[in-house]
Amino acid sequence: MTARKPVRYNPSRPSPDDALIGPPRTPNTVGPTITDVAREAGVSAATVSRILNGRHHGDPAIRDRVQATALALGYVPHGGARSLVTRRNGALGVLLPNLFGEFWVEFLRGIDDTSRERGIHLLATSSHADPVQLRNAAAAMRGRVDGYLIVAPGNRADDVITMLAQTAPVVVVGIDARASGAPSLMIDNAAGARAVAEHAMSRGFRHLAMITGPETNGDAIARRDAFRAAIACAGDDVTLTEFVGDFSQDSGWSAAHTMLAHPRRFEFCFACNDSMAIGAMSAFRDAGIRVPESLAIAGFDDVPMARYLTPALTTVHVPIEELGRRAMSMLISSVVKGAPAKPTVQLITTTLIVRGSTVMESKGPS
Amino acid sequence: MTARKPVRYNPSRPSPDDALIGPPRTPNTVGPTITDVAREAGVSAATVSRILNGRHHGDPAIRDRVQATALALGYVPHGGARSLVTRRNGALGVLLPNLFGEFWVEFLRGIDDTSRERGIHLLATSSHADPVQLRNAAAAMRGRVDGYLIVAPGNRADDVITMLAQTAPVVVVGIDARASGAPSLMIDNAAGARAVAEHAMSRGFRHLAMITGPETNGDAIARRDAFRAAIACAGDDVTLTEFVGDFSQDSGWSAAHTMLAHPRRFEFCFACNDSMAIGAMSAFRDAGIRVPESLAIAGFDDVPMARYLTPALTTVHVPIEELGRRAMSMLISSVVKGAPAKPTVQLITTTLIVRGSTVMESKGPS
DNA sequence: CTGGGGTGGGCAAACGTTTTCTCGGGACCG
DNA sequence: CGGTCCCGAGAAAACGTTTGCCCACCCCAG
Repeated sequence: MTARKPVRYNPSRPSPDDALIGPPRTPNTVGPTITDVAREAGVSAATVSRILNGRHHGDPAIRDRVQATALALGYVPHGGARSLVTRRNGALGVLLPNLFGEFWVEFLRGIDDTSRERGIHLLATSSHADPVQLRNAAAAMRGRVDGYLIVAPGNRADDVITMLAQTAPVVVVGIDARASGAPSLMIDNAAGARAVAEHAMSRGFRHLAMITGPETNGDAIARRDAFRAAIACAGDDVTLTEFVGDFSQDSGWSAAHTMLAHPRRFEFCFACNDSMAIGAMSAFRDAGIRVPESLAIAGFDDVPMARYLTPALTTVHVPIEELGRRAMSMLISSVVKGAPAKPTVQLITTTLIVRGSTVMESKGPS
Repeated sequence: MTARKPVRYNPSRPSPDDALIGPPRTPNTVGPTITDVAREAGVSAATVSRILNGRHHGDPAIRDRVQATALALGYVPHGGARSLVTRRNGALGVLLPNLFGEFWVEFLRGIDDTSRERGIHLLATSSHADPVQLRNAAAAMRGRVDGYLIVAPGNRADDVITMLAQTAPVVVVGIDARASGAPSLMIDNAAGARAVAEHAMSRGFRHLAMITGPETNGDAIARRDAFRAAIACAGDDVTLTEFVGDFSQDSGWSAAHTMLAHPRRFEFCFACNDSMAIGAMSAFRDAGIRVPESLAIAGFDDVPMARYLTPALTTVHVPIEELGRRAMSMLISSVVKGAPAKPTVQLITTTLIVRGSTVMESKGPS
């Protein structure tokens, strides 16, 4: 008896031994085939195929009979066989980074809605922080998807994207992938970060802190750099001190504690995403620091939760769901056209939403 | 020219015209085939197949040569062709309800991690509130997945589940599907709700409010009923007033406003999930009501955010990620065994986590 | 009435893979 | 030295679907 090899993580192999589980060779568990329908309806399989795909132009009586038979038998075409001959899968691969926080639900909703409207399946997987994992995940999807939506890849993933983009349509969210030949959607992080900086200045804050995001995340870097640059233009009496985070609530909490131990008394804190802002606010609360009176704080993303915090969070609104929606639309039209889209960069505009965490206010959810 | 039929939503059809998009008949865009590898390595396709699947027991030199060739060519087996002959897809279907709130990120992480560990793909889709949508989504996945994970189906989805469970392994999360022949994982909502009730009593609260969840959600119903029952046992001097919500933050906010307009002065509010609790807390804050001094509030789920709220939210801890993990494990082992698992019900235990929204406290994230 | 054109539908090939069967060769034992 | 057995690898069938090609039939016109 030759037992199956245990599935192991081995990036050097072209990953052929993935994913096939279950008892070998269980005959026909899959349901009726097109041949069954054809026999039952007294026509050929070709006719059934043409009718069910709307390519039939003949006798309406036959059409109705075949459709009725298919319905009665509960026939559903076998996707694998179909994609084998048509060379199209009707599915798209979605490669996400680590799943943490409300941001991703919003984003997933956008892409799921769009793909569902178009009758397209989604093969999704997450946790592809490093290029090797990304390559493996993409390889595993090969032959099952018609295109890839790559979200927030690390900044060393260029060659993987290049390789992928040569074989299938690819849309990248979060970094500029023009060099890899793939169109990109990017949040206008710079504008958002600048808006936060200007807001802070206009309120007269002089000693600013920033909680940065993970080094591997393009959005995090862009926000940090733009904020730095904006502050640098401000004048010598304005200081900026940076604390490292990783986009998680916990890291925001820790960064806030480090911040409190710092000799300088900060007046304003910019967290590079909302999750960290939430963690930091919690730490400030525990330390007895009043927000915004003693320390104002702003985030980035405007997750739904932001307006419900106490105080409500000033943040940069990102149309997260629309971002997903547009990325998916772009990918779909690229697949439909059969050619990769022009490797352009679309910028998703952001808007500063001022709430109670930077100014005193009293009213409900805006 | 016979244009393709536009994709339309038509539940009465066996949904054959789904999901195939793109230019018809683009020849070999998919990459090298097993035949290419075989020719290049000077062996037969059968040998390549055996080697790459670890079923080869012959000459190691051949094995190395074939593996090297496959790697060099970047060969990845065509999933469709493979599943056609093996009758296994290496993919599982995940059917989710509407995607809102942090709960689902946690859950998705659990199932994604588990499936990725096993090298299994995930076909996911959401928004199958009503049985028809559920049936359609499941039908579209047929022939592409080896089993289904159905999460929080509406309470009228029994026959759909029954049908599905006859053709493939199914695991249901959120309702008792024993009658449909599928094993279920359920949160111990009753114990959690009782714990909240007891906590409220022990703090001496007499006038209680509850914000209920959607009628179509099994968890929501179970929490409501258990809370009702626990309060009913309490004695005549304890009152319970119910306000309707739908698990969204907005609905919690609205329910809280209705609550404030109620003549009775409530001392304790139980929101049937954390999202609504967050919305309600925000409304209370806006109304100038101090939590917990004037009104205590508790939620359910213990999403990561809960501990970071101001005040931190007393809630019933649900091991969400583990729930996803266990559901996926159960489904996988059912698929591996090739037989549906025993239609049992596994109860996921819950724990009350007392934080600042019901008692005065001062320390950081617990 | 007959021939031709148009059309409806069947036949068969092809997609890429796994797996059974079969064949050939080498080694070991008698 | 010869026969038998075992092992390794190739040939080929099969999976379920789509689609190009061709045949046959029907209808209409000459």
